Amino acid sequence: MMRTCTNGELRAAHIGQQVTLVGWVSKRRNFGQLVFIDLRDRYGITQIVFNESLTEAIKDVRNEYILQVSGEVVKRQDPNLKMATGEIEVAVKTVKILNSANTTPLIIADETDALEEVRLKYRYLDLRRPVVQQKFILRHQINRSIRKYLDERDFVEVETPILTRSTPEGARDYLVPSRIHEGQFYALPQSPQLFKQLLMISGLERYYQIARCFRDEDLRADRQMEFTQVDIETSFLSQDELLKLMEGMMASVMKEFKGIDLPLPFVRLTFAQAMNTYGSDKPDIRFELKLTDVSEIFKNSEFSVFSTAFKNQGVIKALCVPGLANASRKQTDKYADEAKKNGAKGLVVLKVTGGALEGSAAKFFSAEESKALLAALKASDNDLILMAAGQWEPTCNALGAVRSYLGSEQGLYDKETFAFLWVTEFPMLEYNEEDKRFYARHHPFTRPMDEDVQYLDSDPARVRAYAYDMVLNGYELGGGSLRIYDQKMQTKMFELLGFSEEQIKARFGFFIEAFQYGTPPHGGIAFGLDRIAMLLTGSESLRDVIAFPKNAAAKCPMSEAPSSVEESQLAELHIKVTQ
RNA sequence: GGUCCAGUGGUGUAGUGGUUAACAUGCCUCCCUGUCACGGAGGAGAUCGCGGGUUCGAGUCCCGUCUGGACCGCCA
Repeated sequence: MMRTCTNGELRAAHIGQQVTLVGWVSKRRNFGQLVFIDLRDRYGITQIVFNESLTEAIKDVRNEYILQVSGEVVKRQDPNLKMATGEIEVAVKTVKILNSANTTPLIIADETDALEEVRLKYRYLDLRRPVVQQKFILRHQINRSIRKYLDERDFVEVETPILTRSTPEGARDYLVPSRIHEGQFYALPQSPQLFKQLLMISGLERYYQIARCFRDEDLRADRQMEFTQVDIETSFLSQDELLKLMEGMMASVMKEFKGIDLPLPFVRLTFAQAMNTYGSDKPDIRFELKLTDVSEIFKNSEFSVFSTAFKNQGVIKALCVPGLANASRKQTDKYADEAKKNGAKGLVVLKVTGGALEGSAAKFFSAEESKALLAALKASDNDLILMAAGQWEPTCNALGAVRSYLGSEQGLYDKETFAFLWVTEFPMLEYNEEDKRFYARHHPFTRPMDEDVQYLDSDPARVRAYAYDMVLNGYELGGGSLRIYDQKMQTKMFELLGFSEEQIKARFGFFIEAFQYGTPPHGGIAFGLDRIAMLLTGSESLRDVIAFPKNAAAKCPMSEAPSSVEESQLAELHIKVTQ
């Protein structure tokens, strides 16, 4: 037996017991004839003490050496109440050095001074740090908790292929060349979308999978090329039943890991409400600060930015920030930047002083307009008013971005609050000016709302879908939809998206065919497990909850993947690298 | 593809045109029987990412390049 107990479990009650421990040397404190060592394993740290003759045996022992020690659990002369095992120590009788270690490039402790670059290059050492390990243990537990919830409700986990067929639309595919079929490629799944729908046709009724997905797009702090989804699909459930089932899942996760009883059902906002009120389709509702539509007030304004926007079927939106009139020029410039980055042409900044508006745009406002604006916003002295005008969606988004910037700048929310909600009734389609055609906002299998089917031909942009996102604190945790199960509707949808019959057949032939054999009404959702883990562990970046993540340049900092390969490997794959 | 920020001992930083590049931590040697961020004495360790330029003189200014990060585009 390598050990009789771990480094996290010994307490005063164990005093007098003979134990054997193994672990890494976390810290060594040397007093000549007396040496203390903090011995660390996954479970904690136990102080072990070496006296007199034994100190010689460990004179070469340094940090991160692995020791096996046997001895008696004894009461400490000076207990350390900061440690779980702080009441006791182990008086070592025999010691075996199981392995030595070089000096590590980073300090292996909760507080390390290394930057992320170094931490990721030596991730295996970073993962020795208890705080880092804790995140992965929690991630595993979340995983298990989700599995348990779904298992108890009759879901079946099915593994779908990693080597699949490339289907354009959506993100760029990762392609894998086929050795056997010259010039042909598999694609790594962006999601198991088609397979999970096929499993519904198979009659499985309730499927889930903790599925790895791949998208060949540029990375961000909250976006990896390779990520994990909790992928779910069900048959014979209404949208409301499905949402209840899924919010119940998150509620049980929150209860288990945060001890929080989430109010059920979640808040539900339609896409239009979310955009109009919060300027975002994934609003952070931990704080108020709502947008107000003031289009009517300024429709004939002398301020041409506003009146022109109105004339072009746009909107004029305002955000009133109480008490922020003293914001510096630098601050308000930052807000304007934020607005411009998110689709606004500019940001009108006004201050309320003595019941009147101050700011460069104010001189264009009539007395009635100013009065009506103050009334609409319920603005009072020392408030800051931010306004943007233009097409509805970019204008909402721009002010929404300013709103969320203000949220963190002004500390408008409590970091310990978890505000979940559903955003529903997303538009089915999105018009792309460049390509002069509609794209599916969610995906081409999303079912249009019954009451909007009538507009499919006359006004496709107006059609809403049974599509929904679960949102937490401004992050999209997951999204899904009820799917089309009628073959005619599916064909119509493809036509709307501008696919020719040949294209449909070539891309989705097997899928369309499957629809002809009795497709049940079905729908599902996919959650970003990495993102859930990130938010529940209070991490800043997805990289904190992915064991071996890629960096911003899509490289593995540790293994330095991707790499070039042997000519012979390429030849087998019928591939030639140019330049 | 674009914008912005950062590269200085192992690690994290300071250094804003002028001597031998500073500090903390880590590392090495010695001392120490109650530490737990132990303490004390001493020591080693940096071609300041790389290349070019400006200058009497560059870690510092300029240009290029590489690396890392944040964001935009992109991510149905």
